[in-house]
Amino acid sequence: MKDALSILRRCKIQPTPQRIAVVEYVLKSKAHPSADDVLSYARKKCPTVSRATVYNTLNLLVEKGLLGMQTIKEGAVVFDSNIEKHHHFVDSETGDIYDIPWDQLEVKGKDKLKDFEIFEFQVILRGRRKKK
Amino acid sequence: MKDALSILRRCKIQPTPQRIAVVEYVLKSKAHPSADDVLSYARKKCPTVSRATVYNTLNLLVEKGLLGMQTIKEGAVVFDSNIEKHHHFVDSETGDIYDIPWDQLEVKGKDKLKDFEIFEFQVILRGRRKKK
DNA sequence: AATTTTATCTTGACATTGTCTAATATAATA
DNA sequence: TATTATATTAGACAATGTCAAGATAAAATT
Ligand SMILES: [Mn+2]
Ligand SMILES: [Mn+2]
Ligand SMILES: [Zn+2]
Ligand SMILES: [Zn+2]
Repeated sequence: MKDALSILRRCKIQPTPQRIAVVEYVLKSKAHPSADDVLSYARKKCPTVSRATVYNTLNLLVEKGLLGMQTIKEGAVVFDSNIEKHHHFVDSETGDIYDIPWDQLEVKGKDKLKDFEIFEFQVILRGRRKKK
Repeated sequence: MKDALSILRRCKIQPTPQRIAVVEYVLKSKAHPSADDVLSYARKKCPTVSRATVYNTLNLLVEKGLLGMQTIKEGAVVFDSNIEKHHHFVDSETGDIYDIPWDQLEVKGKDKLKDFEIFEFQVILRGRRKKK
Protein backbone atom coordinates (compact mmCIF):
# COMPACT_ATOMS: atom_id res chain seq x y z
CA MET A 1 0.00 0.00 0.00
CA LYS A 2 1.21 3.47 -0.79
CA ASP A 3 1.67 6.02 1.92
CA ALA A 4 -1.19 8.09 3.18
CA LEU A 5 0.15 11.28 1.69
CA SER A 6 0.24 10.08 -1.88
CA ILE A 7 -3.09 8.38 -1.58
CA LEU A 8 -4.73 11.61 -0.52
CA ARG A 9 -2.96 13.57 -3.24
CA ARG A 10 -3.94 11.12 -5.92
CA CYS A 11 -7.57 11.50 -4.93
CA LYS A 12 -7.37 15.26 -4.76
CA ILE A 13 -8.09 15.34 -1.08
CA GLN A 14 -6.03 17.95 0.70
CA PRO A 15 -3.60 16.11 2.91
CA THR A 16 -3.86 17.50 6.41
CA PRO A 17 -2.29 16.00 9.52
CA GLN A 18 -5.72 14.88 10.70
CA ARG A 19 -6.60 13.17 7.46
CA ILE A 20 -3.21 11.56 7.24
CA ALA A 21 -3.64 10.09 10.70
CA VAL A 22 -7.03 8.70 9.76
CA VAL A 23 -5.93 7.33 6.43
CA GLU A 24 -2.78 5.78 7.79
CA TYR A 25 -4.75 3.70 10.20
CA VAL A 26 -7.93 2.85 8.39
CA LEU A 27 -6.43 1.97 5.04
CA LYS A 28 -3.78 -0.19 6.65
CA SER A 29 -5.95 -2.06 9.10
CA LYS A 30 -7.36 -5.44 8.26
CA ALA A 31 -9.44 -5.49 11.42
CA HIS A 32 -12.53 -3.71 10.10
CA PRO A 33 -12.36 -0.92 12.68
CA SER A 34 -15.28 1.20 13.79
CA ALA A 35 -15.20 4.98 13.54
CA ASP A 36 -14.42 5.09 17.21
CA ASP A 37 -11.48 2.75 16.77
CA VAL A 38 -10.18 5.09 14.11
CA LEU A 39 -10.70 8.09 16.33
CA SER A 40 -8.76 6.49 19.17
CA TYR A 41 -5.82 5.74 16.95
CA ALA A 42 -5.85 9.05 15.16
CA ARG A 43 -5.68 10.84 18.50
CA LYS A 44 -2.40 9.16 19.26
CA LYS A 45 -0.83 10.79 16.25
CA CYS A 46 -2.88 13.93 16.33
CA PRO A 47 -4.27 14.46 19.82
CA THR A 48 -6.62 17.28 18.96
CA VAL A 49 -8.41 15.58 16.11
CA SER A 50 -12.15 15.76 16.51
CA ARG A 51 -14.86 13.20 16.10
CA ALA A 52 -16.39 15.23 13.29
CA THR A 53 -13.18 15.29 11.28
CA VAL A 54 -12.78 11.55 11.60
CA TYR A 55 -16.31 10.97 10.35
CA ASN A 56 -15.84 13.52 7.59
CA THR A 57 -12.67 11.84 6.44
CA LEU A 58 -14.08 8.34 6.60
CA ASN A 59 -17.15 9.37 4.65
CA LEU A 60 -14.94 11.12 2.13
CA LEU A 61 -12.84 8.02 1.63
CA VAL A 62 -15.95 5.92 1.19
CA GLU A 63 -17.35 8.35 -1.39
CA LYS A 64 -14.10 8.25 -3.32
CA GLY A 65 -14.19 4.48 -3.32
CA LEU A 66 -11.00 4.13 -1.33
CA LEU A 67 -12.69 2.57 1.66
CA GLY A 68 -15.50 0.11 2.19
CA MET A 69 -18.23 0.30 4.77
CA GLN A 70 -20.02 -2.71 6.17
CA THR A 71 -23.00 -3.18 8.45
CA ILE A 72 -22.13 -6.54 9.87
CA LYS A 73 -22.23 -6.12 13.60
CA GLU A 74 -24.73 -4.21 15.64
CA GLY A 75 -24.01 -0.90 17.22
CA ALA A 76 -21.66 0.59 14.69
CA VAL A 77 -20.71 0.42 11.08
CA VAL A 78 -17.22 -0.89 10.36
CA PHE A 79 -14.80 0.32 7.73
CA ASP A 80 -13.05 -2.00 5.37
CA SER A 81 -9.71 -1.35 3.75
CA ASN A 82 -10.33 -4.23 1.40
CA ILE A 83 -12.29 -2.76 -1.47
CA GLU A 84 -12.14 -5.86 -3.62
CA LYS A 85 -15.28 -7.92 -3.58
CA HIS A 86 -15.13 -10.42 -0.75
CA HIS A 87 -17.19 -12.23 1.85
CA HIS A 88 -17.04 -11.96 5.62
CA PHE A 89 -16.71 -14.29 8.54
CA VAL A 90 -17.62 -13.00 12.00
CA ASP A 91 -16.27 -14.73 15.09
CA SER A 92 -19.27 -14.99 17.40
CA GLU A 93 -17.16 -14.96 20.53
CA THR A 94 -14.73 -12.16 19.82
CA GLY A 95 -16.63 -10.16 17.25
CA ASP A 96 -13.59 -10.21 15.00
CA ILE A 97 -14.30 -9.97 11.30
CA TYR A 98 -12.26 -11.86 8.74
CA ASP A 99 -12.23 -11.52 4.99
CA ILE A 100 -13.09 -14.49 2.86
CA PRO A 101 -11.66 -14.20 -0.65
CA TRP A 102 -14.29 -13.78 -3.31
CA ASP A 103 -13.45 -16.92 -5.24
CA GLN A 104 -13.53 -19.16 -2.20
CA LEU A 105 -17.30 -19.22 -2.26
CA GLU A 106 -19.79 -19.49 -5.06
CA VAL A 107 -23.42 -18.48 -4.75
CA LYS A 108 -25.64 -20.35 -7.16
CA GLY A 109 -29.25 -19.58 -8.00
CA LYS A 110 -29.17 -15.80 -8.22
CA ASP A 111 -30.39 -15.88 -11.82
CA LYS A 112 -33.65 -17.39 -10.71
CA LEU A 113 -34.51 -14.40 -8.51
CA LYS A 114 -36.62 -12.78 -11.21
CA ASP A 115 -38.06 -10.07 -8.97
CA PHE A 116 -34.72 -8.57 -8.05
CA GLU A 117 -32.01 -6.73 -9.90
CA ILE A 118 -28.86 -7.50 -7.95
CA PHE A 119 -26.22 -4.81 -7.68
CA GLU A 120 -24.01 -6.63 -5.22
CA PHE A 121 -24.04 -9.45 -2.74
CA GLN A 122 -21.90 -11.18 -0.18
CA VAL A 123 -21.99 -14.17 2.09
CA ILE A 124 -21.81 -13.47 5.80
CA LEU A 125 -20.73 -16.40 7.91
CA ARG A 126 -20.72 -16.59 11.67
CA GLY A 127 -18.99 -19.06 13.90
CA ARG A 128 -15.72 -19.63 15.64
CA ARG A 129 -12.31 -19.23 14.17
CA LYS A 130 -10.20 -22.29 14.76
CA LYS A 131 -6.95 -21.59 16.51
CA LYS A 132 -4.17 -22.95 14.43
CA MET B 1 -49.96 -17.90 12.78
CA LYS B 2 -51.59 -18.34 16.13
CA ASP B 3 -52.78 -15.37 18.09
CA ALA B 4 -50.48 -13.39 20.32
CA LEU B 5 -52.12 -14.58 23.50
CA SER B 6 -51.57 -18.27 22.91
CA ILE B 7 -48.07 -17.71 21.65
CA LEU B 8 -47.13 -15.96 24.85
CA ARG B 9 -48.84 -18.59 26.99
CA ARG B 10 -47.17 -21.41 25.17
CA CYS B 11 -43.79 -19.85 25.88
CA LYS B 12 -44.61 -19.17 29.50
CA ILE B 13 -44.36 -15.44 29.06
CA GLN B 14 -46.99 -13.57 31.05
CA PRO B 15 -49.38 -12.09 28.56
CA THR B 16 -49.79 -8.43 29.34
CA PRO B 17 -51.51 -5.86 27.13
CA GLN B 18 -48.12 -4.36 26.31
CA ARG B 19 -46.56 -7.66 25.30
CA ILE B 20 -49.60 -8.61 23.30
CA ALA B 21 -49.38 -5.38 21.34
CA VAL B 22 -45.71 -5.98 20.61
CA VAL B 23 -46.14 -9.60 19.68
CA GLU B 24 -49.15 -8.97 17.49
CA TYR B 25 -47.19 -6.60 15.35
CA VAL B 26 -43.72 -8.01 15.26
CA LEU B 27 -44.59 -11.64 14.74
CA LYS B 28 -47.04 -10.78 12.00
CA SER B 29 -44.91 -8.32 10.08
CA LYS B 30 -42.88 -9.40 7.11
CA ALA B 31 -41.24 -5.99 6.85
CA HIS B 32 -38.34 -6.54 9.23
CA PRO B 33 -39.31 -3.67 11.52
CA SER B 34 -36.95 -1.84 13.82
CA ALA B 35 -37.60 -1.55 17.53
CA ASP B 36 -38.86 1.94 16.92
CA ASP B 37 -41.29 0.71 14.30
CA VAL B 38 -42.61 -1.75 16.84
CA LEU B 39 -42.88 0.93 19.49
CA SER B 40 -44.88 3.18 17.17
CA TYR B 41 -47.33 0.46 16.39
CA ALA B 42 -47.61 -0.80 19.93
CA ARG B 43 -48.50 2.69 21.12
CA LYS B 44 -51.53 2.69 18.89
CA LYS B 45 -52.94 -0.25 20.75
CA CYS B 46 -51.45 0.58 24.08
CA PRO B 47 -50.63 4.27 24.23
CA THR B 48 -48.67 4.18 27.45
CA VAL B 49 -46.28 1.42 26.51
CA SER B 50 -42.71 2.40 27.18
CA ARG B 51 -39.59 2.05 25.12
CA ALA B 52 -38.08 -0.20 27.78
CA THR B 53 -40.97 -2.62 27.69
CA VAL B 54 -40.79 -2.89 23.92
CA TYR B 55 -37.09 -3.66 24.06
CA ASN B 56 -37.60 -6.08 26.93
CA THR B 57 -40.28 -7.92 25.03
CA LEU B 58 -38.36 -8.03 21.78
CA ASN B 59 -35.28 -9.34 23.54
CA LEU B 60 -37.38 -11.89 25.35
CA LEU B 61 -38.86 -13.14 22.09
CA VAL B 62 -35.42 -13.40 20.56
CA GLU B 63 -34.12 -15.36 23.55
CA LYS B 64 -37.04 -17.74 23.31
CA GLY B 65 -36.33 -18.28 19.66
CA LEU B 66 -39.64 -16.85 18.52
CA LEU B 67 -38.12 -13.90 16.76
CA GLY B 68 -35.03 -13.29 14.66
CA MET B 69 -32.72 -10.32 14.81
CA GLN B 70 -30.65 -9.10 11.90
CA THR B 71 -27.97 -6.47 11.50
CA ILE B 72 -28.47 -5.70 7.86
CA LYS B 73 -28.94 -1.98 7.68
CA GLU B 74 -27.07 0.67 9.54
CA GLY B 75 -28.52 2.57 12.42
CA ALA B 76 -30.71 -0.05 13.97
CA VAL B 77 -31.15 -3.76 14.26
CA VAL B 78 -34.25 -5.17 12.60
CA PHE B 79 -36.48 -7.95 13.87
CA ASP B 80 -37.49 -10.86 11.74
CA SER B 81 -40.65 -12.86 12.17
CA ASN B 82 -39.28 -15.47 9.83
CA ILE B 83 -37.22 -17.77 12.00
CA GLU B 84 -36.58 -20.32 9.31
CA LYS B 85 -33.16 -20.09 7.72
CA HIS B 86 -33.28 -17.70 4.80
CA HIS B 87 -31.33 -15.10 2.91
CA HIS B 88 -32.03 -11.38 2.53
CA PHE B 89 -32.36 -8.91 -0.26
CA VAL B 90 -32.15 -5.20 0.54
CA ASP B 91 -33.58 -2.64 -1.83
CA SER B 92 -30.91 0.04 -2.06
CA GLU B 93 -33.40 2.79 -2.82
CA THR B 94 -36.12 2.12 -0.30
CA GLY B 95 -34.24 0.17 2.33
CA ASP B 96 -36.92 -2.49 2.24
CA ILE B 97 -35.78 -5.97 3.18
CA TYR B 98 -37.12 -9.06 1.46
CA ASP B 99 -36.71 -12.68 2.40
CA ILE B 100 -35.11 -15.05 -0.04
CA PRO B 101 -36.09 -18.66 0.63
CA TRP B 102 -33.22 -20.80 1.84
CA ASP B 103 -33.28 -23.26 -1.04
CA GLN B 104 -33.27 -20.59 -3.71
CA LEU B 105 -29.55 -20.07 -3.24
CA GLU B 106 -26.71 -22.45 -2.72
CA VAL B 107 -23.37 -21.43 -1.28
CA LYS B 108 -20.57 -23.69 -2.41
CA GLY B 109 -17.05 -23.83 -1.04
CA LYS B 110 -17.68 -23.54 2.67
CA ASP B 111 -15.98 -26.87 3.35
CA LYS B 112 -12.72 -25.48 2.12
CA LEU B 113 -12.64 -22.78 4.80
CA LYS B 114 -10.45 -24.85 7.10
CA ASP B 115 -9.78 -22.06 9.57
CA PHE B 116 -13.40 -21.49 10.44
CA GLU B 117 -16.08 -23.44 12.19
CA ILE B 118 -19.31 -22.15 10.70
CA PHE B 119 -22.37 -21.92 12.94
CA GLU B 120 -24.57 -20.13 10.47
CA PHE B 121 -24.45 -18.09 7.30
CA GLN B 122 -26.60 -16.18 4.90
CA VAL B 123 -26.36 -14.36 1.62
CA ILE B 124 -27.15 -10.68 1.66
CA LEU B 125 -28.01 -9.19 -1.69
CA ARG B 126 -28.50 -5.54 -2.49
CA GLY B 127 -30.10 -3.98 -5.50
CA ARG B 128 -33.43 -2.89 -6.78
CA ARG B 129 -36.63 -4.78 -6.61
CA LYS B 130 -38.28 -4.97 -9.99
CA LYS B 131 -41.80 -3.66 -10.02
CA LYS B 132 -44.02 -6.32 -11.39
C1' DA C 1 3.77 41.42 2.52
C1' DA C 2 -0.82 42.27 3.49
C1' DT C 3 -5.45 41.23 2.46
C1' DT C 4 -9.04 38.51 0.92
C1' DT C 5 -11.02 34.24 -0.10
C1' DT C 6 -11.46 29.48 0.44
C1' DA C 7 -10.90 25.14 2.72
C1' DT C 8 -10.59 22.70 6.89
C1' DC C 9 -11.09 21.84 11.85
C1' DT C 10 -13.13 22.03 16.41
C1' DT C 11 -16.63 22.40 19.58
C1' DG C 12 -20.84 21.52 21.10
C1' DA C 13 -25.65 20.76 20.13
C1' DC C 14 -28.69 17.51 18.53
C1' DA C 15 -31.26 13.16 17.18
C1' DT C 16 -31.37 8.24 17.46
C1' DT C 17 -30.47 3.63 19.32
C1' DG C 18 -30.21 0.81 23.16
C1' DT C 19 -29.53 -0.37 28.23
C1' DC C 20 -30.27 0.30 33.00
C1' DT C 21 -32.34 1.71 37.47
C1' DA C 22 -35.59 3.29 40.80
C1' DA C 23 -40.19 3.83 41.61
C1' DT C 24 -44.72 2.37 40.70
C1' DA C 25 -48.21 -0.78 39.38
C1' DT C 26 -49.97 -5.31 38.70
C1' DA C 27 -50.49 -10.10 39.56
C1' DA C 28 -49.85 -14.36 42.23
C1' DT C 29 -49.55 -16.50 46.54
C1' DA C 30 -50.27 -17.39 51.31
C1' DT D 1 -55.98 -9.24 53.37
C1' DA D 2 -51.03 -9.19 53.64
C1' DT D 3 -46.93 -10.71 51.37
C1' DT D 4 -44.24 -11.61 47.60
C1' DA D 5 -42.91 -11.80 42.91
C1' DT D 6 -43.30 -9.87 38.36
C1' DA D 7 -43.99 -6.10 34.93
C1' DT D 8 -44.16 -1.41 33.51
C1' DT D 9 -42.80 3.29 33.39
C1' DA D 10 -40.04 7.40 33.25
C1' DG D 11 -35.95 9.13 33.01
C1' DA D 12 -30.94 8.82 33.19
C1' DC D 13 -27.22 7.29 30.71
C1' DA D 14 -23.72 5.91 27.10
C1' DA D 15 -22.70 5.36 22.30
C1' DT D 16 -23.22 6.34 17.35
C1' DG D 17 -23.60 9.63 13.94
C1' DT D 18 -24.86 14.33 11.80
C1' DC D 19 -24.84 19.13 11.65
C1' DA D 20 -23.96 24.21 12.13
C1' DA D 21 -21.20 28.14 13.87
C1' DG D 22 -17.14 29.96 14.77
C1' DA D 23 -12.08 29.52 14.87
C1' DT D 24 -7.76 28.25 12.19
C1' DA D 25 -5.15 27.51 8.58
C1' DA D 26 -4.05 27.56 3.77
C1' DA D 27 -4.33 29.58 -0.81
C1' DA D 28 -4.98 33.14 -3.93
C1' DT D 29 -4.99 38.19 -5.10
C1' DT D 30 -3.57 42.49 -4.80
MN1 LIG E 1 -13.76 -2.44 17.43
MN1 LIG F 1 -38.29 1.06 9.48
ZN1 LIG G 1 -13.69 -7.04 4.62
ZN1 LIG H 1 -35.94 -12.19 7.05
